[in-house]
Amino acid sequence: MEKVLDIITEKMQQAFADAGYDAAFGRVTVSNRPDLCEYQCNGALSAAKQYKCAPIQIAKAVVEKLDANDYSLVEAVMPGFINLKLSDAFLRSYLEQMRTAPDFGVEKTGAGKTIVVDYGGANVAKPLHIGHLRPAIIGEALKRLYQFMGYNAIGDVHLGDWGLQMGLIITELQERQPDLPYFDPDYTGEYPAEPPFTLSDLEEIYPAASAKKKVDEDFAARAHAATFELQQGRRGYRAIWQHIMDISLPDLRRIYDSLDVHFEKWLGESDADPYIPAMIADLKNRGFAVESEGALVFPVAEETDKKEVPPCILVKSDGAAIYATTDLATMVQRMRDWNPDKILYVTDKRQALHFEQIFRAAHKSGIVKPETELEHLGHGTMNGKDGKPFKTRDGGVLRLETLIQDMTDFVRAKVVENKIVEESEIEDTTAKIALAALKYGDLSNQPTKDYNFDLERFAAFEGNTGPYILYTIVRVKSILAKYGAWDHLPIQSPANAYAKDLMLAITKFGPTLENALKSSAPNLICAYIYDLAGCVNKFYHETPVLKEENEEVKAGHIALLGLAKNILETSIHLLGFSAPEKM
RNA sequence: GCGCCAGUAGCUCAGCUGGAUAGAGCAACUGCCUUCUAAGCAGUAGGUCGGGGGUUCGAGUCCCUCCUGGCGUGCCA
Repeated sequence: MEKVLDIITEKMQQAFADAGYDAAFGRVTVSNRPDLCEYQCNGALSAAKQYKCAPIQIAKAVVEKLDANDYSLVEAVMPGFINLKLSDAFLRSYLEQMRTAPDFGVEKTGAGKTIVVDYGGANVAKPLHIGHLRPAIIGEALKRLYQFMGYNAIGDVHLGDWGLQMGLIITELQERQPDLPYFDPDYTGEYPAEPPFTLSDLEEIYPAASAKKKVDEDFAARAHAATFELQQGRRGYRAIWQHIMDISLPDLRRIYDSLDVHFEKWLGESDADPYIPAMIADLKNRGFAVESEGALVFPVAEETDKKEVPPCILVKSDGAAIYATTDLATMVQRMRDWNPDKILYVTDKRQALHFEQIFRAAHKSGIVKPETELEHLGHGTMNGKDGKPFKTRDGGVLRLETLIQDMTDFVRAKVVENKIVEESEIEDTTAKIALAALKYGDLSNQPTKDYNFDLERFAAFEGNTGPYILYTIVRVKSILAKYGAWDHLPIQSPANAYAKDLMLAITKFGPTLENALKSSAPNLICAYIYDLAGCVNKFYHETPVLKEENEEVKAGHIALLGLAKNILETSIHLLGFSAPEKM
């Protein structure tokens, strides 16, 4: 469906042209003075400069050319604003179209296009920690948004399973259990089916090895060597690697599932490995890759750079691959298998330079064709309540699972206290509210900015929070359930000012999604549903629905609430959470 | 050193390509439950938009400069 703003802008541009002015001045915007009007055009103010006359004269002349029947208000006011209010008939008809069209008439701008969203970044053998929360939440929301807008969106977790952390674990394991067959270079038999460690062993081994690396140079050197040998295909190390994967993946899936984050593809750095040798050879042959300081690098600096841009390192001086290598090779794989129109990376913003480098390398070398857009959405850090990096009481890194548990416990206490939810529903309701609190608390911030995590504030049941949105939906659901069948009821003209405000908000659904997609900004969806929920609550408060005696009027109220509820539920689904039946 | 980002109410943040009185939430204070869930609604109070210049009829928004904080700056990811 055409957007309301586009419809009235076209008419305004025609009016400017009819009045003898450049149509380009006829751009209409949503009013910043809702007390005066719903939409406004400031074009006469800019036009006054060009035509050297008073803006109010231009505004008046343009208003003359507008069809007054299209609006309930059309006026030119000093110093030259044109103020508009939509007519009831227009709104009724527009919302009725939204109600009956698939997906509320939102234009499928991504039809026929493919996008890869790379947003997991989980490392195997390491528990997910709070640093993994933002990419998971933001990436999932953007992926769902792309899907809603018609894209074939492929979410890829892109596991960290090929870097130094694997070498560290292998080396530490060897120190602890040197007699295992994996470490015997001459061993040719089958390796044990059962891994020589458990999940909790792994979770202890990695931090230990990581700490040892910093103080023990010899250990570090052996870890680097092990990483290299793993990548070269040493049998025993590959077998250990497989054990690590077998143990880690189910646990990672479990946590991501609990966040309602789902990946279409569970590929990792290791899956790019087969593409590395040919890619390196090709880049060498064509002169893109050169030797520098013992490493093989891809220079990507440009003359216009205001800062020093170091080259991509493809092969380290110790012979091993590094993240630039696997990221580029992953692009080879993605282009070959999916030929996407865009690849979107959702990672910490501190990796901005890395992505700048590999994007240049990918486009320069043709690994990624010029038409395929590469975007890095660098998200900010989630800090503690005090604005400092999030730490546990003993200074460690907080596990994601613990954070989820803390939020759940906090919410459960409130749910129990309210006594509205039946015993058997408490866990499900609690999980839904906790997820809404966590995700909305995160997504309502601009993704690129740091923010402070405050459990009490996010899970507060008042104000601009996830639970507030859910509560609004639940109250409407309750009315709809009491009314009976409602989804066949047509939208009617606004019954009062609250209804009209609600209807105006509903028309902004599609434009909001387009903006959110264009700017990679799920926070715009949050701001929108907060506004929409406010309109619903005001209408709810001021308009007795079920007590309305006129059945026709009542049906109109119900139809409007039903549409609002559907849009709210669709929106929160895009954000990655859902509403319970009661709360 | 260089580069990027941020500085708006006591706190946490909005503010779309410059436009009419700078907006929310929390905290504070005040009203509204015999009426569809008060996890709600309505209202009061609170800001020289980090400082200083400049462009413009008009600047939180654009340009310059300074101050403060965060981050990045070749072999971790």
